[in-house]
Amino acid sequence: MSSFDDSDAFEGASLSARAMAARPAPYLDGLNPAQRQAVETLDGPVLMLAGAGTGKTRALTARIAHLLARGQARTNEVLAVTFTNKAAREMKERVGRLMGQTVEGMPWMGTFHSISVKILRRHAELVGLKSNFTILDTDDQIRLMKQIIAAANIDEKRWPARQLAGLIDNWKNRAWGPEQVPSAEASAFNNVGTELYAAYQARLLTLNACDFGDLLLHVVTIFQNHPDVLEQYQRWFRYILVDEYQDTNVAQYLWLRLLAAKHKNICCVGDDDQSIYGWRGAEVGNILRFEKDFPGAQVIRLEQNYRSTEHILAAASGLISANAGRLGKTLWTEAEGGEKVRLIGHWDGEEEARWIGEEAEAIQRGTRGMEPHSLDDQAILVRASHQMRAFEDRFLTIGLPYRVIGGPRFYERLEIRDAMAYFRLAVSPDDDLAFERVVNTPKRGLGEKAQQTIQRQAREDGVSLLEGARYAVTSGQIGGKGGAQLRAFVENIDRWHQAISQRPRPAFSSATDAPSIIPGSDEAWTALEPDDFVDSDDGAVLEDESLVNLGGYSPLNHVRLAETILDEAGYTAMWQNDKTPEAPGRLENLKELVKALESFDNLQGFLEHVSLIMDNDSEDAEEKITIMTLHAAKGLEFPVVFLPGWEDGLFPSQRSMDESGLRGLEEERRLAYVGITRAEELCTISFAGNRRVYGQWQSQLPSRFIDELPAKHVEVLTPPGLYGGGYGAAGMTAGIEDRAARADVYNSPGWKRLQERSQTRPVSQPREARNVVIDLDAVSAFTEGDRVFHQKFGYGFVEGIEGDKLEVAFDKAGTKHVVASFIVSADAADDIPF
DNA sequence: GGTTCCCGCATTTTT
DNA sequence: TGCGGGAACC
Repeated sequence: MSSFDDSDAFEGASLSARAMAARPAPYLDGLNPAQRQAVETLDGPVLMLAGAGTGKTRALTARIAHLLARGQARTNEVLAVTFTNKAAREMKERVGRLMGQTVEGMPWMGTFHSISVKILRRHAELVGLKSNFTILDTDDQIRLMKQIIAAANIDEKRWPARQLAGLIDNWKNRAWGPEQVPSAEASAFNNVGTELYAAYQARLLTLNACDFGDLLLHVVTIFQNHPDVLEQYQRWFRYILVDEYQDTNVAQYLWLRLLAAKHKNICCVGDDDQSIYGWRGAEVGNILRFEKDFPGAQVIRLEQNYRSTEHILAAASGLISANAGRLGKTLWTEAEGGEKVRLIGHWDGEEEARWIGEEAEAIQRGTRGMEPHSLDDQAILVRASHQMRAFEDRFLTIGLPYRVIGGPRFYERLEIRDAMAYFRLAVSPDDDLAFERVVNTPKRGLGEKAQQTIQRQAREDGVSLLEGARYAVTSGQIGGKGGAQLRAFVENIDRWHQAISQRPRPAFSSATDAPSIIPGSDEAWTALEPDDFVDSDDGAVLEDESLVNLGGYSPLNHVRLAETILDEAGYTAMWQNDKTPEAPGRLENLKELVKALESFDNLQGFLEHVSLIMDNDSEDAEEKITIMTLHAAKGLEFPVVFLPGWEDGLFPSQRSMDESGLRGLEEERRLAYVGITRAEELCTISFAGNRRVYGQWQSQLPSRFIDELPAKHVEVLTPPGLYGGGYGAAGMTAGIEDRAARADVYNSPGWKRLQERSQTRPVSQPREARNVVIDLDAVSAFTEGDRVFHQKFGYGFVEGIEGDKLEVAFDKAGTKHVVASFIVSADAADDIPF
């Protein structure tokens, strides 16, 4: 077992074989003492308090490798939980790399939700569902809520469905069923919140569906009401690991505590200082209470930071120390010196964007006294997404390439959701929500009236909308053009469904395929082993059978079936005929969707794991600066980071403070902490004196967080003209209100603070541009044929050397020219903490 | 049944 | 200021 999957390429096969024998635990190499302790303390509850950039993923994956290598647990006895699919995938990859290729995929490594689905499918009956239940996304949820609200005769204007959805989500996060909502909250939503909640849950059961919150809540309910079932899982999961523990909500906490109660081998990794999801139910309290919840817990602190320079770290630490009720950590680094955190004020938001654009280009050219940094290495992190606009506008004007992370996710887009609804109908024709969504998309002449007829018919007969529609057509209730089109629609669904049903399906993927064991029955249940629990996606594989002969479609695999569905539905044509500018993009997205299907064995598996396609970070050839929110940046790092908009009300956000008071403010501060600690080498904080808010000019005060930055780690860059009588032209043309605003700003404590701070150097003069040194040392470390690693492009071989650049053929990203200093030799790659 | 117009509203986001 | 949703209008 080697920690390098490509070791032969640079180490020599015979050597590595010998080395393996001599070093039984290569995954321990290079760990610092704290990390090592975190890896080797296997039994009992452990809280790994891992500060930003301290290599926690490394410790976590090494811990799993250690568990497996020592034979403490088999791969299926380790439960490893993350929040995002991305994190789960990365963990799988890294454990695989540590253990070598021999390790089979770990069936219980995944998100809270995906693991819950797996458990829930087995015991669905225990909460009144069938095991082939569908999972609703937010959109379906809202549509359902609307129906519920309408049915209750409540004015939807005063009581919007969104709000109800949010409320119910919140309750679910706190693990409250309709009956458990405390009376203090009962007045919510026009005094009928809990009634609507109950109605919603009832409706979900009739639809054989559940929402995201239910996935966890149902599992908790099952565990609480069926000790036999719980006991089985407790036995299986000998070791439990949890990533980002500070983000867990009450439901997740209960879920974990129930599962860990037997073996008590639970290792939670997190950082209370990076808890930024309180607004969606995360309880910092979970991590603060850990030692009480799990008596005898060992707390291990990872405090050596491998990411940022001294100044950046000190500035962040100083800031976060203003928060009360922390577990407390002292981050330190061996990296000395570096640039101080830079602070700059601007006249308005546009100037701020202009300045950052120029600065990014300067840094790219290497005229800022540091080694040049590609735009790929630079990021602008904002509090709220509307702040991105100013940057996009500016960058489009000057032609600075940028990429925006976030925004509407791939699978949330209209066309993707429509297509998914078609697929859902093909897989389960009784999916009423999907039916509703696309019955008249593209237009089939089925308006409100026709749809009501279908609904009424379905209700009367107690059948699905599809069956209701079928009857409405045959009985002549819906005739004419619409009727004919509806008939065709129904027939299409029948045919698609048939095409799918005739194909072999993996075991466990639906009720009809479920094993003969009745989940919940003691006897049968105890007979099951963890291994019997096959993943529906990587379990039974169709292999050669993926091409099947079918009447009407032959041969046909699920990818082609998907294309056929969209074509036959007229959906593709709908966008082809659409002349709006976004139509081509939508067709592109559909193509991408179909392409994403290729990596699945069938449509069912795809629908189950649809969320996987959302991170379709296509490797861009062109280098771009990244713009994203602070929330989205958690877990990432960039050599150069810009943090604009540090103004009171914007950051910290007024709304946060209004709604959650001190708690809200502290969470904002943690967000600021997360922002600063994303930076490796250069961090620039900025604010503007004036900003357009909803079209209105507003004068802004510098953020209180700026005050909290320790002065000796901050360098104030003075904006041009600050001393020399205002902002010149800008001030002259800005109009009376703006001049008044400026006066305000000048008199504000913030500006005074700023002026006091800018004691030493008026940095408006760009610092002396040092010569761009071509780092020949970096180049000379490599020769052609070397196996190397790049943080972004992964592994590759050196193909040539040109100046300070290397031509590298990357395994995945293709051949690229990269600055040598961005490259490490592949054997050093594992020492990079992520 | 489809289009257009107007009003209200406006963080952060994963599953 | 700009977007989305609902209502009114064609």
